Amino acid sequence: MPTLEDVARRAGVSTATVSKVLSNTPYFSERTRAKVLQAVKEIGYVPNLAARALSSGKTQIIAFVFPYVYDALFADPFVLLILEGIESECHQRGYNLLLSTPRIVSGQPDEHYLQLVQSGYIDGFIALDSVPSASVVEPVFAHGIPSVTIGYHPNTFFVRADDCAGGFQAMDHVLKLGHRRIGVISVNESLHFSISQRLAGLRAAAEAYGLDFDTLPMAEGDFSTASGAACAAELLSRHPDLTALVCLNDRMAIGALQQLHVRAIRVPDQMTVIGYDDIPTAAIIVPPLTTVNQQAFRQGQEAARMLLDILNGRSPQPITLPVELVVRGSSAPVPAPGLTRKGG
Amino acid sequence: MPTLEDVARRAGVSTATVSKVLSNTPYFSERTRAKVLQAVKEIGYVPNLAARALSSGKTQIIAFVFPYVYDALFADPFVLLILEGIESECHQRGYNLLLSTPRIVSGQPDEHYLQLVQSGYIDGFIALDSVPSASVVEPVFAHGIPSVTIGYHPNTFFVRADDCAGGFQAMDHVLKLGHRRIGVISVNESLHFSISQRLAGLRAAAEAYGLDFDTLPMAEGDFSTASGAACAAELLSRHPDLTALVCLNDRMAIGALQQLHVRAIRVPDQMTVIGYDDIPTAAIIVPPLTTVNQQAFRQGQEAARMLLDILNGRSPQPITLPVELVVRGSSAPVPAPGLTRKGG
DNA sequence: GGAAAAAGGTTAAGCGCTTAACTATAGATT
DNA sequence: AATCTATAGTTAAGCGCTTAACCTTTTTCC
Repeated sequence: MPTLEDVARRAGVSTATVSKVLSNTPYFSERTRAKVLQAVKEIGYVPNLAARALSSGKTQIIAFVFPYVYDALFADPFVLLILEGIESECHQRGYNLLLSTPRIVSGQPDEHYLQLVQSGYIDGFIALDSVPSASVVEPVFAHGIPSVTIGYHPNTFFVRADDCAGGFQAMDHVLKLGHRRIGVISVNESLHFSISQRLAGLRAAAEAYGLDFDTLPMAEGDFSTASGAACAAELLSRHPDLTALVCLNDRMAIGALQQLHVRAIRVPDQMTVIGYDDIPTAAIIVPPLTTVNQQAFRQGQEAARMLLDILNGRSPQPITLPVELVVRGSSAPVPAPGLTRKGG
Repeated sequence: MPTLEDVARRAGVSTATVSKVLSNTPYFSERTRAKVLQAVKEIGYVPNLAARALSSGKTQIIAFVFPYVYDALFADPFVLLILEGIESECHQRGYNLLLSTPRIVSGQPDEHYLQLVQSGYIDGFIALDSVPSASVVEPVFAHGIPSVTIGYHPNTFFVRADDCAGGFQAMDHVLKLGHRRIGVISVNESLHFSISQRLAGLRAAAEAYGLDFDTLPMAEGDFSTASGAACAAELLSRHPDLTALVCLNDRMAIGALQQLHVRAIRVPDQMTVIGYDDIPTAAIIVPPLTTVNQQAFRQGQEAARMLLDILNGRSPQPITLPVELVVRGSSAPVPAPGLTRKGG
């Protein structure tokens, strides 16, 4: 591999000149600049990034990290969309993207990750950090390394979706359709910070309609499709008169749909089902799922922008992105009183 | 950040000693080893990876790359599973994982990617490389950098799923169920190398049953759900007597299911539908999709193992992984002759 | 016309680590 | 006793790049 020195020799200048020309420093004649660039082209010189990193202290690598916990985050299309948003931004700005999925051991990210944080290899971190039991951004923050959090663990810079508004919109939609016997498929609040936000939104909407939220039947799943089906089964046997199920993520909503199909309860005629996330599958299943889109791609993109801004010395503002209810085929007005379940 | 020298000073030894102790070189007394490790712990030393990389020529970073083409690979759960497989192996062996998605400009991966390849930043590449129009592994291979290809672009080391066997199994299953009026939803062979393999498998199975493959109705989509629906519509209007649709990926199969739902054609009673890939959605839709599982996680895992073996001086063998037909609810024996579509 | 400022470039000192080459001592071998 | 070898460490030369400090020539300005 040719080095800076080879280029310098060929162009008949010093290595400093080559280095500065390549990084576009002013005060060089057109002639010199051309000579250098010519030499670079001729010998096919490409800078050695490790050397550049050691010397300049900047690696041009940022990391996207999320803890390896619960029902594999990897299985979550939501994460993929965020990743895509980050990638698109990095690609545009010439940054490289490293992926790390620290395992959590005794409440701490694993050793290898902690080393990575301090290794100087990473200019900045974007962390998907909403699992209350452990923070992956905390060690980064503690070492003063630039970081942006997507989620609710404390950080100066963050990107969040407005989960409270999302919860509100979902519940409001259901109430507007006339439903009052509403089951909620939630997740234990200890699993994800956003859950309490979404629940707060549901509650606010219910109260706006004079409905006591605490009287609504609720079951707790774990985000997975299977748990959604189980929760639906549980709610339906305890409360056969429900006309709507509000689920705090799409995969559980899809599980609920399965369970309803098994029980031959038609959606949306006999039961309205609402999801949350708007994963790609939501649009292509039958019936297509009414859900809350939280702009995952945009979350990733904004987080990357924010981080790169920080790296370039700016001081961006944290962002809370709006969400949007996407009404599809799984929600409908409450069935007419005459329409009983069996007869439907 | 503390450096090797700080550790050396504190432990009262030379930097060489510290370096060698940390990399577990023999010929050091227990006493020295302990002193060094003690000092490391006391001052919280973590090696600077850029320096290590520059000096040793090894960065401990491998890259997973795939071209940014057609119906966003990012949207493909298959890719995600591969990524997960790679990550799990990297994590175990202490490697870091970089993600790169080169854009293809005039038949070549973009400049930034080509620089990355030659930058010395990446110890080895795993490429998802099956798009005939451009190879992302070719420049890597050309520069003599260790690489493993998942797919069909030429490489000394590769991991492949047995697409031909997969095609065979899918078609064989349909034929065994008694179907003979079979529509094929394919993709233009110029979009992906695996397509011709799968088609060859279909053909072989058809011929084993004495069926002329070329007489079967076929439509070409582009892997997307929407295109699957369009292809199904086209095939059904041209050939209303079809009893089975074999689709060369799951998303198109799901599109076909949608279209059948719209036309009130019941699956599997009136129509058998087969997919390919076994993406997570395949298992949770109604009806659950019969499809070919190609072990995406394992492909990623084996590719990573292979690459790390190469980096450690071994010479692994290329692998073609077996595939497995997963029979679910979307396939059934050909309807009895009396059972017409309308009456079904 | 002379001083200051700008333009165009070079020298050389690192960045923090690895490793080849070397020194020195203790025990084993002949 | 002399030689060899294994053990236990040190010295110092890079790896390829950036950049502060410095030098020289040209331009600008009063």
